[in-house]
This record gives sequence, structure tokens and C-alpha cells, in this order.
Amino acid sequence: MARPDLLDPVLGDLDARIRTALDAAELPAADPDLEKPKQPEHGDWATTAALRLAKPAKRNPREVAQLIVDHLDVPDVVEEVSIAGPGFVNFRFAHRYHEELVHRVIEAGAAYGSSRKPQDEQRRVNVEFVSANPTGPLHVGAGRWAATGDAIAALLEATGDEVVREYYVNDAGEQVRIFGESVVLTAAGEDLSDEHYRGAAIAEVAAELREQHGDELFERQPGDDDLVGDDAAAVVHDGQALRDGDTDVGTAAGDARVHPGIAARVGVLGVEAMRQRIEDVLHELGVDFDVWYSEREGLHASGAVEETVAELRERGVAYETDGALFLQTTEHGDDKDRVLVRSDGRPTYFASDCAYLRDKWSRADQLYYLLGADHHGYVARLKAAAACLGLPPERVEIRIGQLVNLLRDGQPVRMSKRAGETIDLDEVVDEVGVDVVRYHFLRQGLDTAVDFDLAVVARQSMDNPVYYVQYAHARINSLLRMADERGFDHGELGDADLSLLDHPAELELLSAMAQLPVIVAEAAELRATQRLARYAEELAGTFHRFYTECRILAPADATEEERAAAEELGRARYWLAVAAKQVLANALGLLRVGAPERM
RNA sequence: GCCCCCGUAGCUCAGUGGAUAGAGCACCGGCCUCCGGAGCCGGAUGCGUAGGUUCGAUUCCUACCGGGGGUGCCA
Repeated sequence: MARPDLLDPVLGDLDARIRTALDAAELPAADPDLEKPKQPEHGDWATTAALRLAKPAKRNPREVAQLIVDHLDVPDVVEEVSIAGPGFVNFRFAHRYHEELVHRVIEAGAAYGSSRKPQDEQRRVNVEFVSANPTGPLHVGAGRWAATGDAIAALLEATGDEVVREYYVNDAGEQVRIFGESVVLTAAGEDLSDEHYRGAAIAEVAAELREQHGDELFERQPGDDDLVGDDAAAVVHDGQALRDGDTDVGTAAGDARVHPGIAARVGVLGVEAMRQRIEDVLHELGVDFDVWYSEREGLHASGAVEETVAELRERGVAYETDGALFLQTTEHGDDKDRVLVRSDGRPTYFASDCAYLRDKWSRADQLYYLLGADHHGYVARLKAAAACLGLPPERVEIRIGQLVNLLRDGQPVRMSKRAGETIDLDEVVDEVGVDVVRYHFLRQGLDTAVDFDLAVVARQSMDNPVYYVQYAHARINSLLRMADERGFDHGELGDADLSLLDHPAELELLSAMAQLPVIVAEAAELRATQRLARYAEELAGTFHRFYTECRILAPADATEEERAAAEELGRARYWLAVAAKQVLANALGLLRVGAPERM
């Protein structure tokens, strides 16, 4: 567990005392690592320090545990310390701890669960995710990266880092020209060849551009023969081939029916239109990026690629062979050296990657990439590139997520390359809803391939645990509303006698609520959104049990005497419910999943 | 060929070297005179195989078996 003192003042104090005890017992220093025992009867919190210190101390774990207990200055709030199992030290807290928790939660409000770091430990983290090519609509898989990247960013923010959510827009290179050709040909109703992009979205972009710019957009214009100085020049990496009016661009001849100048000009506009559509869909999904980083503007037009190549040469990590410039990535674990500049002078995409890495590093001190498994081959070369640029490897973190299988009733939804038969992210979001899409991806680890079955996921049942969690939240809200309607006198939090909360269901709920800060810290550290999602499910479960077993409001037909008798306990429970609602809302909020007031 | 991921209950999945491995779904049986039954309670079954490291392995290492995916060109 990271820094308990930042998460919970009581745990922080206990943590410090354990450290002192280790020192006094002349045991090696160690992180006390407080955790919640699996079995409630073992207490509220436990430490495994003795287990982990057994080896360095060369003693058996129970002996070490005894030493810790003997030297521990037990805080007042701990009622009972015991040694159990192989060497756990268990702590049972006084009821006062739980009572204070209710106050802490309600006072902290939306901030409960989040923590700050000391200034010097705060990092500027650049989180890049999705970054799908703007040559077509987002598919369902992109939804996974969107939801996960966004939630990881939120978790990092919740643990005190400063985060930038960034989308890298591949709007340079031959794919832009090809995209431009695709738009032009589609607009003209002509046949497309195998290399072209197709589909309903392309047609829509073509129509949109025609509307905005008129038919002349697709016709030859004066500048088309001389692209130098134009935005479009950066589309073709060096622009050289076009300066002489040559229609051959690099190695790809291009489509003879579309002048490369037109293709480049339309491509730039088309790619931007497609990017805008992507931005809109992501916004619908609740994901908003801070930075949309244009490869063309940021890396090519700015000269950053050239600068980076020059820097790599200066560093002596690049060499020329057969007219091409290679980067020595094998020095840092890559399979083979990678080409930066082709023999014809055009830089590779890899050169852009290097320039981008360099640019990001100037803006952040920790780089996080979330990539799909189809890009796992990039990891080694990207890390090597970072090393060649002199960046500390531990500050460049690349995570690979397994891909998504889109199904309907167990049958794969085939992605036909031929026109319009794919199901895109926007359609899925419309069909099943934002919260379902996001939660479905967030509750599973990145290493697991996700089956996204439209039929299963559309069901509003426990096939969809998001409803279970949201239902708990809505239920609490309903309860509080009902209390108001019936004129229940809940008083102020300070007036409630929380010591009355001693039912097992109440204690379990309190104990679950106390865990949120720890769960958030762990989930952030591991970049594991499923930790938080599973916790939310558990918390919802403890609330449902509490709700079933513990009445808050007297029955509608209760007599005055019954009502009065139940009032004080009801007040305590009312505030417990208020706090539980807050914790549920915070957990859902960090996942960016809605916490509805009613369903 | 090379690389990555996975293998835990009938199914879908949690479980960052520690206590009796957990949820949901499905199946069976219970629970509302009462705050939302989208709920609660009870019930069976499991760490792919074989080694290794360790006081202790579902977790780490090796091999094998099975499943999924990626990649082979100076994109």
C-alpha cells in the first residue's frame, strides 16, 4: 500500500508506529503494508510485515510478529492486537474509528478516496490512448482504450498527479493522400481499389466537404502542382517528388484518376473531418482529450522530425547504410535496428514516433501509452527509441491491452472490409448506452480479451453488474427522498449517535467504506481499473445487505411509540446511508460511470 | 519461424508470494402487512500438466499441452 498517511489519518498513524516498532525491535525496515483481512473476525486491518521480514531477519514469521507486537506502541484507537495464521498481525479498531469514518466521508464529499502527494512527488503524466488513425470511424475496440485510458487518467489524478489526456492524430504520410483519393473517388461515385478506405463514414465526409467547400474542392487548383509551402506539402513526407510536377509520389504511384495534389489537399481536410467525428463519439462516451496532437503540424510542419533526426545523429546512436539512416535500437533490446530515414530521403513513421517522444518529454515527466495488442510489436522499438533519446526507461510506460471481440448472441459480428457492414463504436454506444459500454470494459483486466456481446450486454440484469452498483446508489437516494417525504427528522450529522451502529451488516458496510482510499491508490499504482470496479460491486453488495437487514424509517403504519423508539437508531443509519451513497458515487465517478438518482 | 496474452466453479471473470481461492450468470430452495424484489439468505463443483525457487506458489521461473492474437517488407 502506498503511503497510508496520505489515505487515512488513523492508518497513517498505525503505519508510523509499526515502523517505529520494527526499528525498536532491531528488525529491518519494511513497508508495513496494511490490508483488510479476508475474514471479518480477524479484525479491521492487518499487516503482513512479519511474514515478509522473516527471511531478512532469519527468524520464523510468528516470532517476528511477536517482536513487532512486543515493541508496538498501540494507539488508543486499536482495541485488540493479535497474531494469527502464519504471522499476520491483526488489529481490531474501536468503534470510534467507524464513527469517525462517517464524518470523514461526509466532510470530504467527492474528494473522499482521493489523496494528494507532497509537491516534490507529483508528476506531470502524459497519458496517450486511442490514437486510432483518422481514416475511418472508431470501432468497438477503441471504446475499450477510451474507457480504460480515461479511467486510468482519473485514477492518477485521484492520487495526486497532474494528467494530460492525449490523442495522437496520424494526419501525415501516404495514408492521408490515399484517404484523399478515397474521398474524391467516393464523391465522384467512382469505384475504389483495394488500398482505398471505404464505408458510410467516408461518403458522409465527402458530402460534408462538398457542402462546405463546393464542387471545386475536388477539381484541379493552381496550387496543386506546387505543394511547397502549403499545408499539404507535409502530407507527403518530403514533398520532393511533387516539386517537379511529377505525379509519382514516393514508392506508391497513387491512383491515376486523382491528381496527387488534389488528393493531398482533400486528404488533409477529410482527415480533419473524420477526426472531428471521432472527437464527437468519444465525447458521447464521456471521454474528452486535453490534447489532439497533430503529427502533420506538430512534428512535420514544425520541423521537429528533422530536429529529432539531427539530435539522434549527434548522439551517435544513428548510422547510415545503403543511403538509409538507421537508429541503433538493438542496443536497447529491440530485435533489429529501425530505419529513421529512407534512402529516398523520406522519414519513416518511426521517425515521427521518435520526434513525438521527444516532444512529449518536453511537456511531461512520465509518459504512459495504452496500446492494443495489435501494436505489441511497437513496445520494444518505442522503449529503445526512448533510450536512444536519453529518456529514463522507467518513465516511459507502455501497456498492452488485449483486443475486443464483438459478438451478438455468441456469434462474432464479422468486420466486412466491403462497404458499411461493420458495427462502429457510435452504434454500439447508441444501442446499449454509455455506462454499460464503459463499465463492461473497466471491470476486466487489460490482459484479458473481452467479449462484447451486444445481446448479453443489453440485458438490464446482473449480466450487467453496472446496474447492480447503480441500483444501490439509486436505492439510497430513494431512501433519503422517502425520509424527507415522510418528514423523518434526521437532524444534523453531529447529533446522530453513531455508536448505535453495531449490527454486523452495518459494521461490514463501514468497513467496506473505509477501504476506498486504499483501493484507489492500488488501482492507480497498478493501472488496474477492474480493482475499483470490483470494489464498487462489493460495496454495493454490503449496502444491499445492510438495507435488507436494517430499517431506517419506521414502517408507515407504525405507532407513535414504535416510531419514537426507532428514531435514534434510524438517525444513525440515515447518516450511514448518506455516507455510503457518497462512497458509491465516488467510486463510480472515478470510473466515469454515472451514479443515477433513480433508475 | 519469432513475439505477446490467456488457461481459476458448468459459463463469464476477480484474486500485485501468505489466513478457509471469491463474485455474477445458470440450477435448486427460502425471504416482502414494512424505506425500490434491478434486492436479500441458503445450497454443489475449481487453480491445464510436470518440474523448480520459497518457511509458504493460483501468483515467480522452466518445459509441455490447450486457446486467442500479433508480426515477417527501409509500412
